[in-house]
Amino acid sequence: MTLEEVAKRARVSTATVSRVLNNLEVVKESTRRRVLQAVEELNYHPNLHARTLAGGKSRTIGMIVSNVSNPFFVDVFRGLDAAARERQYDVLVEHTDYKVPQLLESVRTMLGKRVAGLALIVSEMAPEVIAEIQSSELPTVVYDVGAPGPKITNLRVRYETGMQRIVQYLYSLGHRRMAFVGHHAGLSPLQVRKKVFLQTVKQYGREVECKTALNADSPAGGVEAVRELLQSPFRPTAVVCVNDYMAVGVLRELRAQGLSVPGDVSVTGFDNIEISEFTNPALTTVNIPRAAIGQMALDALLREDGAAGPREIMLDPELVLRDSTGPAPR
Amino acid sequence: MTLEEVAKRARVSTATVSRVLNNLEVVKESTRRRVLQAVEELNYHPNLHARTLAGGKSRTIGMIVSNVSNPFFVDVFRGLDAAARERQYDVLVEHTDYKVPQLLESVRTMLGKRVAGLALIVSEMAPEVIAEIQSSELPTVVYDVGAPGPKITNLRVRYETGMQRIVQYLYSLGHRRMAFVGHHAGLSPLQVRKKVFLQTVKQYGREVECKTALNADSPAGGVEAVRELLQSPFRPTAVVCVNDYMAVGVLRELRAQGLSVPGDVSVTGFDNIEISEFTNPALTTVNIPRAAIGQMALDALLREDGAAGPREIMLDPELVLRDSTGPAPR
DNA sequence: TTGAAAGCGCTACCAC
DNA sequence: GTGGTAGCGCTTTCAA
Repeated sequence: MTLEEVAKRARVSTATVSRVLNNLEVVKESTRRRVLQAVEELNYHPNLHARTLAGGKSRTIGMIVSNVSNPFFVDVFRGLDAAARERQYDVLVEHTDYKVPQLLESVRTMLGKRVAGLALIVSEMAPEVIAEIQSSELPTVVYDVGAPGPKITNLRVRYETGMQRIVQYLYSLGHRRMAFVGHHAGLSPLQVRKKVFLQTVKQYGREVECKTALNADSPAGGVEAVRELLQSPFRPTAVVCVNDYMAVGVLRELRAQGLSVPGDVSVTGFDNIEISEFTNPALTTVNIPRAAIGQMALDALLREDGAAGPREIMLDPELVLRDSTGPAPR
Repeated sequence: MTLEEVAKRARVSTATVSRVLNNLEVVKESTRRRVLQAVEELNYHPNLHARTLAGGKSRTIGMIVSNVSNPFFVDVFRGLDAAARERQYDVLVEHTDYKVPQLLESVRTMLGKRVAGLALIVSEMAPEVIAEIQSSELPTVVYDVGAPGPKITNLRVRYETGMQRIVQYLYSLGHRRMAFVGHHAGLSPLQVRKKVFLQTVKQYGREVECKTALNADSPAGGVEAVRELLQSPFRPTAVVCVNDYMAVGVLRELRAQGLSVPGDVSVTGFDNIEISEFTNPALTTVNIPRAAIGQMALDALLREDGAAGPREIMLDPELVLRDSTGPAPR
């Protein structure tokens, strides 16, 4: 089914059919009607590839995330998607499972699809990837990992601030033995998170002891991390998790080990994903405005090139106090 | 950056570049090398739209889901995606938020993108949509809602069986007052679920009372449903939820209302999504093989047309006993 | 083993 | 208002 067949049936030229389909208001109402009828009768659907090719521009935004199973990424996607729809764009998602080769492949696919913009909401990064997007001249927004370039906007959350707030809060509750549960030792943004935790703790001097455990980015990973933690004689009174998704597993395993939260151990998350409010006990965490990030990413991608707005956007996360934290046991 | 520029730089024709890029093994090693070098140097990425247009076939599978925030759908997506990658296909996802107009639009987008196959994992459906996919001749697999057609495979879970198992189990624990928490009263597959519950309960005679409450497909919807339920004098000893995602909110709100689970009230879910294992208490549910569904969907889509395999695939769900159910209080 | 050229289905420019 | 037509970047015969 092609434009030409429609044109034939409506007894007009392909140019006219194209005009009708694109709402170029220079078509006589009667012919317009005839065209639309033909379209209807033939059950015609314009070939979007041909359209993109001929028009030279695509109306899709690419988005690459590390882990579709972590609700954090889904929320950002929804924000981006909603904003994109408003402007008649659609969003193409790929996921990498935190693997650089997959990331590189996804970026190439996006480039091949000639997306109008690319949002990289990932924790992994590599020089090749940066080189690829830089030389592509594609408007890009990078969350968290950071990358330099004229067409690249960096969107970041002041992770240190969030961590600072968490540790300070726990300290004020009397906690002096803390543990950090994270994931993916190999990825620098995630190592940074761990380091930030360690440094923050260090501010409080030698009196605070700590330990870290890393596992997969999932509730199951949280479970494993707790098991690892409790294998040593070290007994933390607070477990600080790199994100809420892992914290869900941490809560579960602490309970399974007979520890009560927050009675024996306090637990904190990060992100403020939907379920963090529904865990038992509800999770104390740090809010990251996920939908807003999606929204801002779109704005950055679609803004006129002339507009020399900020190429670096910083967000300050806020503490969300709930029931998984309490005074340190004595 | 185009094929032609690459061809020029490598001093060959575009045809040859194309051959190299598609691994058509008839190119001399030396020229092949020259071409690849040019590709590299120019940072060339083939235009996938042009490729699809010229080749006449696409290597992407479309998938439409109702609610990306419900992990059930994400799990099916992962299954499909993994299977697709193995065969060098990629997956394009759209979501509808349970709205028929959005579904129709998404289907049209997929048709416009000339996807090689379409997986509809949705709970909403309408005659127009069915007509659209039927007349498109596109290989399609439909989960749950069902649709007739020569190129359409129906994939369904025997919902009645699962519900039967749940109710019977609760009955055997002594429960005689049950409530059903569901969502989207307007969508027939979801009404069916509710009806199945009511009918199943009816099998146990007049001695079992019940009540239903519907709200959004989310934990928050579960919370609201419980509030609605408890506004009446009816006091269920068991709450049967249409899915795990809502059950998370149900667990939360029962607790908030001072009821203990399973002490005062037993709760069941459906789907066996990842977090159902990590709630407190862990959720008794019914397993739906989500990843396998994605896998089967792909197989159905890519199978040779000649292969007259089953056009209807039925899955029998199994009960997963955990800690959110217990004897009815007396 | 390679090149020339005819499309693939559409948009957009130029005429009429 | 409408039609003719030259591409968009690629694949794929057909010849050489």
